Amino acid sequence: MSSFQGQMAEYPNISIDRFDRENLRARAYFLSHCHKDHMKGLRAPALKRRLECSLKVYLYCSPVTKELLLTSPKYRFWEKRIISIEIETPTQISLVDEASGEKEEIVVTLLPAGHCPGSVMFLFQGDNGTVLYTGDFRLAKGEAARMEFLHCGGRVKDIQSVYLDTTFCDPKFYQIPSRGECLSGILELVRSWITRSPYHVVWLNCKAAYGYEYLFTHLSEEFGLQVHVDKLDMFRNMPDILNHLTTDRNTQIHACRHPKAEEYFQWNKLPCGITSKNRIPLHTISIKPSTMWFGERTRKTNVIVRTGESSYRACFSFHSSYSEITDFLSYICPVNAHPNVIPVGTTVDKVTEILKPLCRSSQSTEPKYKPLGKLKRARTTHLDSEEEEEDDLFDDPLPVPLRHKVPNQQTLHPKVFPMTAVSQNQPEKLGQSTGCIKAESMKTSLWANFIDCEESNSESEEELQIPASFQGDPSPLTHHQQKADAEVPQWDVFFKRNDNTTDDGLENFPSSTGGSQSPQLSSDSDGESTHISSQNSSQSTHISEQGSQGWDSQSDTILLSSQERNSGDMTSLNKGGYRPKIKENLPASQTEKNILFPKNTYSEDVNVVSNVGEPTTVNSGKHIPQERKLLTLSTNADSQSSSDFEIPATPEAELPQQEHLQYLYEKLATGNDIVLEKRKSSLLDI
DNA sequence: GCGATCAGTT
DNA sequence: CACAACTGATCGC
Repeated sequence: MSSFQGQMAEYPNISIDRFDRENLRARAYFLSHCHKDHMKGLRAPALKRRLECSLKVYLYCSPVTKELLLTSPKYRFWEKRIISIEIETPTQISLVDEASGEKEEIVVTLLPAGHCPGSVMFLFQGDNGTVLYTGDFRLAKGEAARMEFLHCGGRVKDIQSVYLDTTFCDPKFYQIPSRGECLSGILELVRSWITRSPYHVVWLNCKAAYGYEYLFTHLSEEFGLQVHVDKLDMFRNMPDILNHLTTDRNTQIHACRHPKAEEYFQWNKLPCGITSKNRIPLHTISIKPSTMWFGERTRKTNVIVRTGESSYRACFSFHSSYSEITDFLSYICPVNAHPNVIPVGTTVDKVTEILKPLCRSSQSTEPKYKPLGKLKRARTTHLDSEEEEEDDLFDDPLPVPLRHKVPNQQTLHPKVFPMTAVSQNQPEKLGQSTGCIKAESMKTSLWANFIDCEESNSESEEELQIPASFQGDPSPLTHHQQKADAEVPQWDVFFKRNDNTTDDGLENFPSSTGGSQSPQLSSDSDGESTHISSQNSSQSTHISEQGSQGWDSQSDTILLSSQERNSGDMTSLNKGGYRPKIKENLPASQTEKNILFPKNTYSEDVNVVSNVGEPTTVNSGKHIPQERKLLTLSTNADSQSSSDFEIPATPEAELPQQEHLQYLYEKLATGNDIVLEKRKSSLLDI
């Protein structure tokens, strides 16, 4: 639960995810995602009054978050005051003090956070340095390395501070099975049940919160059955989700809710009230998504646990595990890291102690071996930085580690272009900090071969998790699939499978051995298939022997372990979640994009948004021509693989053109700052 | 009556 | 053992 108070030290004029108290004075608001604990004060009378008085104050968020927020009548009053910003589109915002007229320029870039639909991280760049507010996030290991806008010239940007989701920032949450492992486990449990008869149904006991949608869509896709939910109007403009949901109770997969749902379930009644179909009673199991976690040395990671005759828990996490957090932070390597979450039972100091060693001042000049994990990064001397001027306390002369995870020909990203188009209304300083590539970093970007070695024994657990049947048979399918997926603005582009296995290895579940109506699933990573019936005490022992942690064990029958299930390592490159497709479900291919909107009017580099009410900057969409609306449906063409062991090509990367190289070399030679940004259509609103 | 806060539940 | 919401009690405007 976020305890972030809304303001960042570097940019106190903006407020993020908090809208009460001090935040009532903010010049601009940002919402990372639509969960209640990040919306405190967002519909309070005090803020409502502020909006009425301060007409230049806007709320910025992803298009999906805007859509979800405005679906609720309670937040409808925001309608004219929300500006949605496309993912990975640097956008300039003027922060104007309405009393004094004082103005501050800031550039924000939204990065996909993988937490729930529409969830993003905010990367701010301005006179006080580059800061990253992560909101809540779930990113697999290595994903930071694949985020283009965290980089510049082939290395990680110089980040002053990170405001970090520390929900599971404790070694006891060392590992949480990947999204793909969890999904596969659930898929197979569901399959083993609903294939028995049309009267076998599952109830997904999900909380009332966004974040389960990718589960629903994958289940729906897999079985050709829509998932029954109470409400779906919030997805009315997101066909990739909507198509997998229904309010028709006549389906075998339910995610409906009711205050007395648990009680209903005891009586074989679904939350929506039905108990039978065609007068034939239904057989129901419940699956409760819950976070399960495992220690550093835990090998077995069971993603499904039977908790009763017809009840299961399935591993599911909205947040990154400890190892994912530390991987992320050590990769970013900011000067400061501030925890956004202080879980109960711990303190700010304790969390800060964990974060500190991963920050810059703790890094030494020399490459060093880490006790765990692999060395993916090169380190070299940091030569200068525009952005490290402000705080004496943090004016750390120590070197900045370099991050070379992308192959070197991609370090000069062909998609980045000089930010000339905005230079006229862009303060020099800002342009520098935003654009990012500077002479010194160019030097390092040309640095040829980066270190990418792996410690021999660490993370071998991951290998061990690969089922024997999969080993030595890496399916080449995945890359093709990804390619294909990337062409179309499909829903699963945002939460997609990305490893090289398929579900095929999971299809042979033993079916019922009789007696219990519940599915009998195989356990045991050694391959000795064990049929588990409920309340098997030896299995409970088995759990403690494994040193597993992370679930309560009213009755702990292990059902599926990730070793077996290693099928899809699903990545949450949700690119800000799902992109809503407004009004029509029109595909926007790359070609269409170019035809419809060949060149951005504002800038091909940074979108300029203003809160001073200039009509051109952004906004409510009513002036935006249909073509542009189409573009908001634009594909996430850069979905990518997320294997923990390979760093795939940067999305949309091409070999640099000679002219670009020439430009860079010239700048390098003259010592001028080189400011690069990705060419991108500016579509700020829907 | 509404909202904020807290404790308890799921 | 967590999360994110919900419920109900209490207090204050």
